[in-house]
Amino acid sequence: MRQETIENYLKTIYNLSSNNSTVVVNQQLANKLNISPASVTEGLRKLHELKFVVYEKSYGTRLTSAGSKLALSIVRRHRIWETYLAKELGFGWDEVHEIAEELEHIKNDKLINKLSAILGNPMFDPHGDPIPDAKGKIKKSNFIKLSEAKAKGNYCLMGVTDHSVAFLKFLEKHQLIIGANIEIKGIEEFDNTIVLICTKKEVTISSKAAECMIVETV
Amino acid sequence: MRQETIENYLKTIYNLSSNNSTVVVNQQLANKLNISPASVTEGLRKLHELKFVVYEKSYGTRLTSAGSKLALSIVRRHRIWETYLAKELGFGWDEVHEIAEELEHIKNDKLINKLSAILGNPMFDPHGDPIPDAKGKIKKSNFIKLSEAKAKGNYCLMGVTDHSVAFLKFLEKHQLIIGANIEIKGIEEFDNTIVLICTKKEVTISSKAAECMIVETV
DNA sequence: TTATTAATTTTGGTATACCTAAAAGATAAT
DNA sequence: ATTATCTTTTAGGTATACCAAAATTAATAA
Repeated sequence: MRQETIENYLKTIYNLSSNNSTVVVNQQLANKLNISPASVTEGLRKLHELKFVVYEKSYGTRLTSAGSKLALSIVRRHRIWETYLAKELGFGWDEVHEIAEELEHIKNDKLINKLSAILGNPMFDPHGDPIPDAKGKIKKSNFIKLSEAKAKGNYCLMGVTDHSVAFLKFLEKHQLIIGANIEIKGIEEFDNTIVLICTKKEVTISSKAAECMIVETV
Repeated sequence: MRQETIENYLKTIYNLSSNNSTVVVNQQLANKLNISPASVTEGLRKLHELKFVVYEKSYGTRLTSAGSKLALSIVRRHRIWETYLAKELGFGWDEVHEIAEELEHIKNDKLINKLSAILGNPMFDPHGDPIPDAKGKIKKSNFIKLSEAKAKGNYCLMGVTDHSVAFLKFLEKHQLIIGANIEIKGIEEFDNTIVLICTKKEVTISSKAAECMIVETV
């Protein structure tokens, strides 16, 4: 199996199983990898033989420790490159993902560690996603997008993923600064609009805006 | 045909035809690409169909203008990355080639142009090879191989055409870095060995080594 | 010029990574 | 529990990028 193919499968399995439950089903993989379910079956059988996954027919798949290790190193490369492209090379956050999809397959640890060092060995990328260290260790965070918040309650604004003037002005207007305390009052089921209280005033946040706000549960 | 395959063929054809004559023969390609002559025949037939090369059976191959354009852009990417790795990321010039072999296939012009700008749009890479600009233009020079030098006198080392670790280490040992001043003391008629002075020390250069050193008369 | 050698091409074949359509298996709804 | 539905697997097939061995073509030497 080609290295790039292996890496794309493992990375995708990792991403799907960390967000959701532990086991990944074929259809999810087929969607994310943009290939047919039949091809997924075939690919998983091979990855099972290579001992990167435990694939149980008609049930689901999870990573072995070898698979997990490789997946983590791809995730590290991807997030380090995204951060480097954005912070050091001046790319916008909307541009970095696509380029990092290619760069993540360059296999040279010294290179990634060098980039990481230049960035100050960050543990999170500005999406709030954790960057595994050189040994694959991840700092657990409870950062989420505001749009992913399911419960009412208190949160703290930790970052934004959109740096447009329009968006920043909107935040400023409502005193939504980094570190601000946010209390979710309600989430509109119909369009996921969020009503919250910030510095005693009520603010309505569209789902689009909520997508761009990183918060921490407090 | 996969993009990476196309790029590797065209880059190799470009490198072989610029060093030597205009037409490239299959065996040279088979060697450089580490594939069998039979595969080269097949590959060239496809590249001909794609109009990247003019391939004349049992005679030889040359790039079309489309092929040349693509080749030049790969060469640009390769040399920009080499320069960036060496100058900005602190890699040794014996390390950069291998990494650039992978990085050269990342297709994002904005990225390459950004790196180039950071480097001050250099016209030569750390090996002394010219870097095509964004439009594919190369700075022409009056560089010659050291082995072609006929007279005693002063020269400046501008590049090398062999990127093996062994050769680069040899150069380093004698402080033969790009830009170094070289004074030819004598050329042995029998075997074309060259004796020269570099940073006040006498160094003997075999004709094989001299073949790989690009110098400029000063 | 003819024989010898070397390079190239053809032929027939492999492995990878996909596919579609049909069959089998699991899940949910009544 | 049984159908209807949705998911997964199997079966059979394609295109790419390689290969070795045989056949052909070109170059060289006698």
